[in-house]
Amino acid sequence: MSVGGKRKRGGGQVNMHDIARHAGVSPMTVSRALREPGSVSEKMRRKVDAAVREFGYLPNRIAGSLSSKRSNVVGLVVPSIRNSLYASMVQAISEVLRANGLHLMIADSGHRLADEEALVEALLAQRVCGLVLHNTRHSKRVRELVRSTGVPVIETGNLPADPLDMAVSYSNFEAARAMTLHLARLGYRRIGFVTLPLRDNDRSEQRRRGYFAALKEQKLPVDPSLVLEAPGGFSEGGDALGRLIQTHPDIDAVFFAGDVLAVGALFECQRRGWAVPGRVAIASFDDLDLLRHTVPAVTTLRLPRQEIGRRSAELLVNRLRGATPERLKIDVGFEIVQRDST
Amino acid sequence: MSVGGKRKRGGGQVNMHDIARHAGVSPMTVSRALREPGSVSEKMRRKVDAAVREFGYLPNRIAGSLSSKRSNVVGLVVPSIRNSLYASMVQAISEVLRANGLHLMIADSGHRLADEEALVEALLAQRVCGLVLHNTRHSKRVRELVRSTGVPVIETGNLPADPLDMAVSYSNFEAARAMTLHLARLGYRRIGFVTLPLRDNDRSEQRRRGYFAALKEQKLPVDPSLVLEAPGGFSEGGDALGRLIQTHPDIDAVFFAGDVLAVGALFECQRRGWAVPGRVAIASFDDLDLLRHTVPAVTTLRLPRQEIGRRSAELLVNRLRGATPERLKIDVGFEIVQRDST
DNA sequence: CATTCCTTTGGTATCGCTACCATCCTATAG
DNA sequence: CTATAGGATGGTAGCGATACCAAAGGAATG
Repeated sequence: MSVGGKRKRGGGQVNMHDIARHAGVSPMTVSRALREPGSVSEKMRRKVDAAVREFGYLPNRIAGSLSSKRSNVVGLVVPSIRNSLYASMVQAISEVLRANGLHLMIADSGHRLADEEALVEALLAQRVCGLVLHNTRHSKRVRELVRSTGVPVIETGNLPADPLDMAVSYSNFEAARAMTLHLARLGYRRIGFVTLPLRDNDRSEQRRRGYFAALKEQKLPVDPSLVLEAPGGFSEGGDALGRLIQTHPDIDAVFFAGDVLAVGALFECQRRGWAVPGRVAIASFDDLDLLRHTVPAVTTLRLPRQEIGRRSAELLVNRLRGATPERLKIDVGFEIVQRDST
Repeated sequence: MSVGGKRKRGGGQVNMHDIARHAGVSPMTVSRALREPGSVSEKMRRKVDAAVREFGYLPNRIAGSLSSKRSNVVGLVVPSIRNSLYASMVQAISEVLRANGLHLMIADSGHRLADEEALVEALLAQRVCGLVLHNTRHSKRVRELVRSTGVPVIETGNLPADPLDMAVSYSNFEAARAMTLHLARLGYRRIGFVTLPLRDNDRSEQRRRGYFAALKEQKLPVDPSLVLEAPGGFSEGGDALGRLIQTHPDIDAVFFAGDVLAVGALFECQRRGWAVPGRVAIASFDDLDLLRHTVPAVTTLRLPRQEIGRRSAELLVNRLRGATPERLKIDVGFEIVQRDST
């Protein structure tokens, strides 16, 4: 009974025109019925819905985006997808976006600035409607691109002095400083510090600066040989602790700039039979869930990763909804969680 | 000196036409120069490159995709972004895709089948060129959509009896069975089992079936009260172990279907002073890096998460390159890692 | 009953790019 | 020197939707 004799089936091939024809309405009505059902009469809506269901029609958002010059995809660049730190932030972002009909395109820069640039470029070529960068140090080209495209951007992971656009984070400097002061106040005098790799990573650098600043404030001797750089990993944490204790037998606390390092160190103590905090106290950065459950539980900094994700996404959504652009720098703060390891 | 008097600047506004005008060539030549530089003369390429650089031009891939009916985005649905298990798979996928000029759109189903459906629909509306689903049980609508759109799909997380298209995984049934047999061979006779939630989760179910199958093979008594269901978490693992030991003081090993549960149980033992494996042996599913470093290190199943990601992405890429569609089911296998906890 | 106004519907012109085919030019062969 | 092939370029017509404006329909008003 169909007109052309050739009846298209199977969502992949049908377009809005076909639906319009079969519903006996214009394509514009179909478009409206799908996007703002309220702007169309009940009768029309029913006809459209019926045709849509009959064909299993899926609107082509690519065409929609091109035509409306609005996309519904947000781009995210993290230093490492694998790192569980980012996972809870990503999850929070994803949730908020989804509740607002947006999608998430995710990319991994491997902690390399040059890769960040390539990825930002690729994401902008996909015409993402917003960008979240877990990094506050960018190449010149990235800054230019962001400026010239005018895409809303959230920087996170650190509080930049001069944000590209909006920033949501805690201060790595203040957090590391606070923990070091905390250790000093607990009476520790020889406090070691194990940093994550410093290359292309403003966050690591800020943490180290915070550590030094606190020592100075407390008039504790600043000894560079108490600072070790280690890639993040359980073994590396254990190794670092081992080396520190060997070279500085009088060390009484070690502050690890990464949670996995700290846990690795704790396990090393368990293996060697060193009492924590009796022989050496251990403090960590970042509140991995694990830290609450180890024996002893590890003193750490709680950073509201989830809140960072949520608020970042919310800011983005507001801006897309028309909020007037304004440079924002939101400090979500942090919290010292004193547990049994110090 | 410019012609129209109005000189466009700033990557966001310039299009291929503008570049063509300023380079003194046709838009087609620009398009070709950018996509297949080899198909264009050196002279043209140079003119185009110069104009592209002058304007900081970024091609609009949305328009490109619409026009060519090819997209360069792959969709991924995982049950929970936060769960670190998926992280290494996602990372591997992301790497392979990127090396092939593809991007990754990621979504979180929260372990809910209905949400998976909505997400698959949304991703297909974005016209992703491929789909990875970390789940092998799907709603009817999902199966229809996949069939009718003809998009290549990888299922993973389990080996489905009848894959939608391609599947890359290990067998949860065989893995759980193997570990249970392993425990039995080590001489354990009262083996408890702690499963993750079974609802909407074929993987959990298969694991439990594998456990029961092994017990039967070994002619060990099958006692349903030795099986507990627990949401994944450190505390939950500890609780489950506590309950099992209380109700079955003669229990000599517990097999946890989730790694976090197992670690939680191990910590609980440390707190209570129960020797592992002296009082009770602990075995885990899934080789979280952590398990190798705890004291004692935990016996577990190594599942090649990264390989799964890599091969999934590779299959997808091959298919997009024109490999003839064929139903595939790739079993990547697993490995029992015997450590000190059993 | 005619006029006005508001709501609902439809037509047309893009959005920025690529497919496809026509054209042109140069190189090689006859 | 002409014929022909083959590679490089350009023109045109979409891809599948939306924006914008025009037209039509219906209710409210004098």
